[in-house]
Amino acid sequence: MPSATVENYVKKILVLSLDTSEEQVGMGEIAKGLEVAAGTATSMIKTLERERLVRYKSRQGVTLTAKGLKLGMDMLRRHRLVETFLVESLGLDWTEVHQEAEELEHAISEKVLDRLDKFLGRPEFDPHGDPIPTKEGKFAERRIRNLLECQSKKLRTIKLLTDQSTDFLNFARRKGLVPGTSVEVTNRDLISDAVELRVGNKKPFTLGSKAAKKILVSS
Amino acid sequence: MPSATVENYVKKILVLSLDTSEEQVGMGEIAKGLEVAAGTATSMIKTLERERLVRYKSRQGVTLTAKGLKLGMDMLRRHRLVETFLVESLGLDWTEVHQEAEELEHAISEKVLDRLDKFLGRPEFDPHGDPIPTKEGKFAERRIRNLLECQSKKLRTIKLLTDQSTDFLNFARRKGLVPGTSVEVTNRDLISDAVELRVGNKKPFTLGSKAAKKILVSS
DNA sequence: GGCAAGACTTTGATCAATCAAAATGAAATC
DNA sequence: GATTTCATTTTGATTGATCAAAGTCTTGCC
Repeated sequence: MPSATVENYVKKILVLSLDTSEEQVGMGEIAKGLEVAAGTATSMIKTLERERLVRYKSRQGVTLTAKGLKLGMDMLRRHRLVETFLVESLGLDWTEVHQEAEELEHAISEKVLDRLDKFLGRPEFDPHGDPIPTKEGKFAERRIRNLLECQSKKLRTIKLLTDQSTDFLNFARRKGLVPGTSVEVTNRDLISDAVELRVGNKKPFTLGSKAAKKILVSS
Repeated sequence: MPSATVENYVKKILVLSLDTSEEQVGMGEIAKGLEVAAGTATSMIKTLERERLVRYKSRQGVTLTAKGLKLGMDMLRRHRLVETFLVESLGLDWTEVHQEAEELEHAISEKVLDRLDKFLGRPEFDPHGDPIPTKEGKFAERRIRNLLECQSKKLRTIKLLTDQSTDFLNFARRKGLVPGTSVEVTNRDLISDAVELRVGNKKPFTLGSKAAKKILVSS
């Protein structure tokens, strides 16, 4: 079985490649991401390579193998299910559960994870709105996406706001952006990073990309 | 913070001293209990001594300090609360949760543990009938005890059967020993290790000590 | 092309936890 | 009291994960 350290390296490589949309991940990013010395990362990556979890070209970068991807998705699943449990069942704040899940994800067995999944009603998204991989290591078909990702002009229903700060919630309420409401993206300008949308039949208004990303809608 | 290994040594010393009712625990028991080589235990105990968790007299034995006792009770609390959650909420069988809890108990933070405790309704006993220490490190006043421990002749109510095997449950049902029923211990013979009891106003019958121990009653 | 800067790798050391095997001590047996 | 036996301790080595610092590429700039 992989050690917690190995699991963390693989998970970090996966999220880095997901974030940057690059398969290959640089050694520096890994070291910085895991807060270890550069040399530590280099030597650890060599162990991962011996385990056939990654491919590694010296001074170029690291990519996950199929085996590594499987493990990485499994870790993501563990992490996000645990976060969901902590928020949904135990009532912790979604901003504080990351660190907790970081520890628990290594300690939870496949069996308990399955039961937890069932207990939570097989959720597809975690409290941050990120998709929870299935047991087979695939992301759920994105039925929910953030407003920035919506291109086609159709009506959508607001599902979740991923920023629960008082300021943001007040802003959203003022604009009528509360879960259950229908919205339509009337225009999208990727250069100015803005999204124009209409709530109900009120006058359309424009949202910055940062705010648009925090609003999850079902298509 | 103590490592998982340190936590395991301290917990093992506590349960051994609880089991044997001896404060002092031998090095051999510790090594065997944790399945490590004898020398490993000796050297680890020295580290525990440096941390002021135990007192240690060479070739005599090990006792917990106040600090060690506190940590040990905390581990027991973690372990038993996690077991309770796995059985009560996730529906695992009480025979299979020990190993799971063994891992999780090291990964769970104080905060999450408190929430879990609350979520479970602050239980005082785990699914095996063992008392769950309070946050202050004390066992709950034993309001529930097994039939073997009952000396005074008063009516008691069956609370829990700690053996869930089909055979035992069938036997118990046949005898009317189901939770909620009133029973009275009419005689107790520690030499033959047997307990005579009466259920309702039926004819008294005798139970072996092993079976008596599996039946928990409130006094 | 030459060279400086920054990214990456190598080297040598440390720390925690472990083992096997050798040394030591204490208790039980003769 | 001497001896054997068994528990315990000591010793020396190993493994995984880490660091600091020294060494080596690569890139881009003049």
